[in-house]
Amino acid sequence: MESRFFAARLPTCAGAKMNQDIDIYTDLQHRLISNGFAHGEKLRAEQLKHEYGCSASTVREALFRLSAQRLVDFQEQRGFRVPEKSATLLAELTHLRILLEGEGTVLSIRHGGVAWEARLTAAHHQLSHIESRIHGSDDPSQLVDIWFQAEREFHETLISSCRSQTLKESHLHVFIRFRQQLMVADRSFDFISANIEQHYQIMVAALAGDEALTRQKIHDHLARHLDPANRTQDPGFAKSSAM
Amino acid sequence: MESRFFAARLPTCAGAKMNQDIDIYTDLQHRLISNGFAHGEKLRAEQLKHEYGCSASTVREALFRLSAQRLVDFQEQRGFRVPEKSATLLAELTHLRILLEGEGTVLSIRHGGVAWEARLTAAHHQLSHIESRIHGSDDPSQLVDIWFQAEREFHETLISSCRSQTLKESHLHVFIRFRQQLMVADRSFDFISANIEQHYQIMVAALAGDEALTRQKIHDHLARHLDPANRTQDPGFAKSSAM
DNA sequence: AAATTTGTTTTTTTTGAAATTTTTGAGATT
DNA sequence: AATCTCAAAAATTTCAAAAAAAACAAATTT
Repeated sequence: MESRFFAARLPTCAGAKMNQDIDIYTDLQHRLISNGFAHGEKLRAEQLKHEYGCSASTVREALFRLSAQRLVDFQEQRGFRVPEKSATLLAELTHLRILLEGEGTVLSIRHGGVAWEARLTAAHHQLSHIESRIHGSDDPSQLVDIWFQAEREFHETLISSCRSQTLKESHLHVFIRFRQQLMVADRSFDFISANIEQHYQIMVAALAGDEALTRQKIHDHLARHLDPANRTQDPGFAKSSAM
Repeated sequence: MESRFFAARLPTCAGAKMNQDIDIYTDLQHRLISNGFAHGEKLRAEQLKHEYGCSASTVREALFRLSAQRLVDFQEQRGFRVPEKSATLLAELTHLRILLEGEGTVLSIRHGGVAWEARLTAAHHQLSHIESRIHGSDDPSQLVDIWFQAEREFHETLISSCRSQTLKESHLHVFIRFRQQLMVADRSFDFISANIEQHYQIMVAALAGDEALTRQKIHDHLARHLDPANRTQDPGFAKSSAM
């Protein structure tokens, strides 16, 4: 009965008894931002309950929480779905990331002190290490998850000393949806070479305490996702006045 | 059985059969931002089910959705609560409002055109009308709900032409939590005189297309909530570079 | 053939009650 | 008096099945 808990997904925990509520929620969230489901896929509680060895209501509850974060679409009387991919949505999320991450980083520059600089250096070092490995690898597919984690850690560290829990939460929320939009696209790592340089420049600007330059570098780093003409429409996105 | 649906709260609908799911969620949300519950109050599904004439699970589901919006605090194994009042949280939400509303308004200035200007004028006219009535009234308590609605409409109109659904959603999310924090405090309307002037100045700056001034006026309008030394701590909030 | 109605199947929602967990508080121990 | 233990009470979570709604297919009508 409990032998099928996460058996396929989290082999190290297989068979272990754990708090289902947290784990279903966390596991679904992870799958939703790392290619565990296809965009647009229907999420049926009746089906998922078998994978998690619990009742449909418990899954339903987790899906509701995820839908309030917009990681799952919910429609009254017609259930749950993974959101579709959308160039427009990605551009909007990118715009918000630039705004929130820029603001948070500037505040961290002002309030973070040496401890923050040390953490930023450390996070960059880790990320840099992984990005180099990806750069030199023929098949980086094994490294995707590790890279996601390190990238997230770097960007979270940037804003970590902003002294606003709410800003951090909003940023995380946007970051995760951004990641969900990219979960298919970003796996080939053509961009990795430019990325290494961009992360470095963000760090340098931040450590130098240059607020305007830091915002600029964050913008440059994310700019390629801003333009829905990344294959689609309407390039008419206004630059934030912060630039 | 259905005679107690919202009987006390929404008299115009009393007795009418309606979609419970939407209505429970909507009604709870409304109560949560308009003094329908005390800060810190426990929200028991078993109790609320009587008020809404449905089962506890249905209430629970609505509470879960509200908790994901942070309008309700949820803790594993110990249920739901209305969030406490917190000067720090209010300051953080204010900071985010300034950031998002400033950005959205500037984008609206760029993209909105005459139609937006017309809507903004209209929204301001309505708000202005209500604020004048409040200003001249001895007991403005009847007007609280109407004012909330008109104020929200004005601020939503400001950003309505920003061309980012996501920015609007994020702003609404912050706006509602901000309102929840103020649901007790704002009912005496000492500030109404200053408010009338501030709303006017925001509109004038926006219609003039002066982006920097508009941001400044939005900041000034909200500034009184920024300082946790609004009776409490840490005045060290950095001004957004956008100012 | 297109559109509408009818009946069947599947999916989603709601429910009430069982199982689990936390809280409470009376009595025992330090 | 303060702390600890443990059983009773209260609250929360989980569940399987009933009810409601939507989706689908077949038959009928326009």
